[in-house]
Amino acid sequence: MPVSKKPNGTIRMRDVAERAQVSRMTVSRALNRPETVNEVLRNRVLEAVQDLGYVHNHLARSLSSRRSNVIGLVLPSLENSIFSQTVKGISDVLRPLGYHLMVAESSDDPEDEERVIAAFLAQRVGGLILHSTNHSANAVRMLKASDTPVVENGDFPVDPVDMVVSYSNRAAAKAMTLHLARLGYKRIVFAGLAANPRASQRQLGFLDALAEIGQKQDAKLSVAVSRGFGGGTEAISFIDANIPDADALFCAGDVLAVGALFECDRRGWAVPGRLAIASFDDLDLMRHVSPALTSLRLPRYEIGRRSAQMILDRIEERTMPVTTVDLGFEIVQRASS
Amino acid sequence: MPVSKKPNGTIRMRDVAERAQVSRMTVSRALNRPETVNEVLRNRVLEAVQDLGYVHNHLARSLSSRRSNVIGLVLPSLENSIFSQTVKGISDVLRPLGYHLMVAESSDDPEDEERVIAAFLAQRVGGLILHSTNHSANAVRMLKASDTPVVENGDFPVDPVDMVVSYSNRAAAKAMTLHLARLGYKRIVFAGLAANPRASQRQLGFLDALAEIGQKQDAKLSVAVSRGFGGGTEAISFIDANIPDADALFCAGDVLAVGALFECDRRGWAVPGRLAIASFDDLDLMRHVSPALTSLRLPRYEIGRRSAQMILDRIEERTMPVTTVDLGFEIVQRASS
DNA sequence: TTGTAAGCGTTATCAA
DNA sequence: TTGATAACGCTTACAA
Repeated sequence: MPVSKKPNGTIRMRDVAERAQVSRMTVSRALNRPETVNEVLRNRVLEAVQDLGYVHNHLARSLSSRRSNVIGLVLPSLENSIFSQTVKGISDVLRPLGYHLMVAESSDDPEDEERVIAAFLAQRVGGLILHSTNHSANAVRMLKASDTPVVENGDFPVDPVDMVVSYSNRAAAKAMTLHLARLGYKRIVFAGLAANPRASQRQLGFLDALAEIGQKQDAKLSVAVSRGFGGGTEAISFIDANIPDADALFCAGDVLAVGALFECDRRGWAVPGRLAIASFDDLDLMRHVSPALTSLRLPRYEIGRRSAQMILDRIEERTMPVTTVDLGFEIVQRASS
Repeated sequence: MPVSKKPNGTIRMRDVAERAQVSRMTVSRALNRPETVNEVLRNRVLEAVQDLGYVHNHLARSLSSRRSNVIGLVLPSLENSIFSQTVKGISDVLRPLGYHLMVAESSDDPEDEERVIAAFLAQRVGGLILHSTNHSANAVRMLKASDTPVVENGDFPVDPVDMVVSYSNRAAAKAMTLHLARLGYKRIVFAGLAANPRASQRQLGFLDALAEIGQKQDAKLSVAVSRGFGGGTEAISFIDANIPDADALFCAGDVLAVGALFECDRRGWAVPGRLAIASFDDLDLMRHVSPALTSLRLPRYEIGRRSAQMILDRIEERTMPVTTVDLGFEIVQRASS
């Protein structure tokens, strides 16, 4: 069968219909719900699609059908590999059902996030997954007005936009702090990123734990540091200068903990002899440094799966789903504590 | 001004037009090219947009105008943070001009990539950036037929689809190998990921260098390892078992090199005393491990910038741009070699 | 500078 | 099971 390519202009459904000698609707049906079309015609259509190299126009389809097979995901940052499991969880649910994932970045800034959300809504995505729980008022208004299914991920918001799938940063941080206390550490220091809403919740959890074990909530036991490995260095310097009797450091961030470990190495501080270290997220790296780092394992993959599932349930009106899911966390005890 | 929200149904441009007492076209113009509309009317329109909470429908806009402000980016994986700089470079160019970036993942598998490309084309994106240079025949056909501007990134393809912005994996690997040779290392081992097209090019560069310094191209000096830190461990085991007299290891992957370094640490091998290590990509981590790792710095950010710029130039028909840009690379010598 | 009319390429709806 | 027709919400092209 000779393949004749149209020299200019895109191939439209109408062209396929002509070639297959059927109506446009038959082509549309053969593409969207093949089982509703007679086999003979269906094959004729599919052949014409091949011959012409036709690419379905989802713009027109979505406009006309008022539904979209694109789901948007807004991540604080693409720098951090902690989200890759979540992305995988989402994709694994979406792909078999013919949906597609598009990712954008908010830089953890509500204004940037608003822009990104606006773009997704303008694109009329079928659903939105936000790995963040504090949004600009405007963003919330747009989301609610749009009637788009939304799942929030990074924590449990006080006032959810719609659905939520997460673990509790506060509860997790509290649990890890209690774990360290149980191991016998007496003077635990908390280090978190400055101006990060999730880090703040983690600090609250840290304070909760101190209260529970009857230790006075000394504000001096918390330090805000910068992003990246350097933040870990800062944490160690802080301890050296201000809390020399500290015997454990709980870093509310994976990279921070590794940075701290490197700095201890440089200073010749034994870990955990001189200082125990625990971290908040169980990156692959945590297992490989030495000593391996004690850390909190979060259900990143499952968060992705459930989020995607809940969005799809809503889109396909299967259920009026539960709106908040707590997926918990797990403490992984290793050599560093 | 009381804000009355439509109880059901989305707000359309027509609703805004009614409220502002102008035609739809005036609304359209006020939104797309504000300078072409009288200030009074423009403000009336913008106010109506606010009051109603109108969100522009880009689906309809793109369908009608036959252009899109969405640019697609296909990455081999989101796990690896090496691409974050590229994403930033692209965003920095796109955002000020009102374009948006959507990211999808190919898993370095041509079939997955084809699916993702098909989805982007169906979505009628304005341009596509592919961080990969080997695509399925079908994908190439679709891309060419679509007339969408395309930039390929990860290497220099033998037969480019369209535009290319990259560095040469082969040249970079050759340069690093020569650098190690110049430092006096006599028996250099190369470790790369199995079944990775970029790793293969890097191996060719390694062999080029051996040839140039008159060393015989011993196939036994190359080893294919698995992804992740474990790959580095495998490389060291390989050396221990097969090339005990090796004095340098060149890892064609950032994480690999760190894994190798950790393994040396475990075995008590001095780096670079017993074995020098060099790596292919200059992640932040490279500076922070000890000893800090010698590595190749690649122009990741600039690759993003140029790619985006070339796409936009093509879209806005500013130029018939150069189609291939070589952005080079840089060797960063540190303590590990 | 503003408005009118005719698409953009698909699908919902209803009829055959 | 298939087809005709009228949207979907916007912009292009042209007229006023």
